[in-house]
Amino acid sequence: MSPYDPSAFPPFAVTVDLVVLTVRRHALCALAVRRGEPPFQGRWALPGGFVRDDEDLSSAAARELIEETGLIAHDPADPDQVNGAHLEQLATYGDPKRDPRMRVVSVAHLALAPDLPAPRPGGDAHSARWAPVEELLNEEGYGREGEQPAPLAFDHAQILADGVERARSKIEYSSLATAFCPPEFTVGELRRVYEAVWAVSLDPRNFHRKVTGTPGFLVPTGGTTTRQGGRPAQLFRAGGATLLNPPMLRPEV
Amino acid sequence: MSPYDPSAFPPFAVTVDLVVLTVRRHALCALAVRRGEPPFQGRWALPGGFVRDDEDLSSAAARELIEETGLIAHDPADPDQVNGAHLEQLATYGDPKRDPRMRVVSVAHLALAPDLPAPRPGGDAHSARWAPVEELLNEEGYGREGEQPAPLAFDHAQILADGVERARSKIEYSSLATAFCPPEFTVGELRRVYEAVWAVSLDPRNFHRKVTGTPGFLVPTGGTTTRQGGRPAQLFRAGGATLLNPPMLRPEV
DNA sequence: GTGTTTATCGTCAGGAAGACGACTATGATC
DNA sequence: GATCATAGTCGTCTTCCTGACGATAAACAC
Repeated sequence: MSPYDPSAFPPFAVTVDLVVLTVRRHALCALAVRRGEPPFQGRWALPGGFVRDDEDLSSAAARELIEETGLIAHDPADPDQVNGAHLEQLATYGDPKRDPRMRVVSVAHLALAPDLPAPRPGGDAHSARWAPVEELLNEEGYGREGEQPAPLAFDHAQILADGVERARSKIEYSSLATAFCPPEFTVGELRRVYEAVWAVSLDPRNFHRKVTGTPGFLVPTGGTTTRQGGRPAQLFRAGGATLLNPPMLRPEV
Repeated sequence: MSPYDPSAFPPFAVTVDLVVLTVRRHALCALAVRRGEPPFQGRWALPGGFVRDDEDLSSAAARELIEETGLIAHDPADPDQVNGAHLEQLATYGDPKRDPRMRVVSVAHLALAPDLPAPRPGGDAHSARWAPVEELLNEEGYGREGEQPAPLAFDHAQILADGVERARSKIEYSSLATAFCPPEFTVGELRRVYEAVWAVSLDPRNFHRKVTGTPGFLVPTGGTTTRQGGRPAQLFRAGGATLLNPPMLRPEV
């Protein structure tokens, strides 16, 4: 087979899909949009869209993220950062039958954002919302009685599950959990991020010792806050360290 | 923009590229093929090819792996396993200018294999070889004098670097290092895999204690061998555990 | 003030890892 | 056959990290 002969390879459409995660009300939530047209009309799906002709994959993902969430600017200095949110490639999904109409390869991206204001629907979505991932994934025991929400369109449940698992494991050995926090945050707020993402509860004292003892993880800003109630807590900013060594340990069970 | 209108999205070619790693003579080596036609004619590149019309991405990668290395069969029971080799998706590369002729998105895959016989060139490659990754990547200080080999074609140096980094980090917390070993191997052979991939030297006594003490990592077969010389060593097979907890620790510096 | 909430410091026991000594069982060499 | 080199295996000791948990501190609500 002669490569690059235009007649020698099949044409593909390439899209980016986004797993946008945030922590709201002590739960890990993902951004979902309602599909306005077939297939899967009326069903929830991950936001996404076609990659443009002259556009890099990460640029397409950043553009979609901005369009869907209302994030305003993209800092060219840090390609993994879109206006405070972390953005990274997740994986690529290319089953020949994943879209019933044509061959579509989707390069999924994972975005981690602080608690954002209400989503701004864009593109072909009739509406958008933050939904707890356990609800979207129908994790065991969620929802009373037999009320099972419709599964996500296409293979988006799989993509979401992969994105959630990536986030859950990556906050173990990197400082990525700070991407869920506002620019300044307390140790307790960071702990609640870990608790929401892992769906566990952590000992506040050991957590405090661990994160403040890991060099480069947190830098104190000098300020304090009582926005969580109780005794005033020191405010921190994310430090320069990206890899935590030794890592945070996810409790068993 | 109306989605899925065939005139509304730009056409892409989709390829798979392979980072095939093995350990030969105490060095981490990658499979490289020489390009038979422009662009980059005569330069070394990663093996790869177009994804076919009805083919999944992982199937395309497995097919290319078989074609390039002469591995014979694909076990459908374990999609991450191609005839003893481990295969997983690595990342997707889609810079609009990464191929000078047209828009090509490449889904790179990472394969880890035991020391294989001489590679079997296939497809459009004039020849193929196992090359130490430090040589292909021109890592610091490799090669005497100023003799710098030509860099890999396209963005393959980046892809290879990403694949090597993935392998280096993944053997820390998974049992993947056994994918570099034959079906039965000794603790010393496994240690030499770690030493080659990380380019470090490890204490044989602590390594022995660690791997034999991690439940599910190794299962003794009962046999022994002296193929490495010295006192006979127990033979092991890879156990069922895939995640190591606690992980192997890569020494600092 | 009393109670509640959250933050922060300290102590202690158990486990894992690095450093390294000691012993064992082969093949190679004299 | 004795000696040596090579690799494998078992133990010990110290240090560090973690989990469990007691105790104190500083705010707010009543």
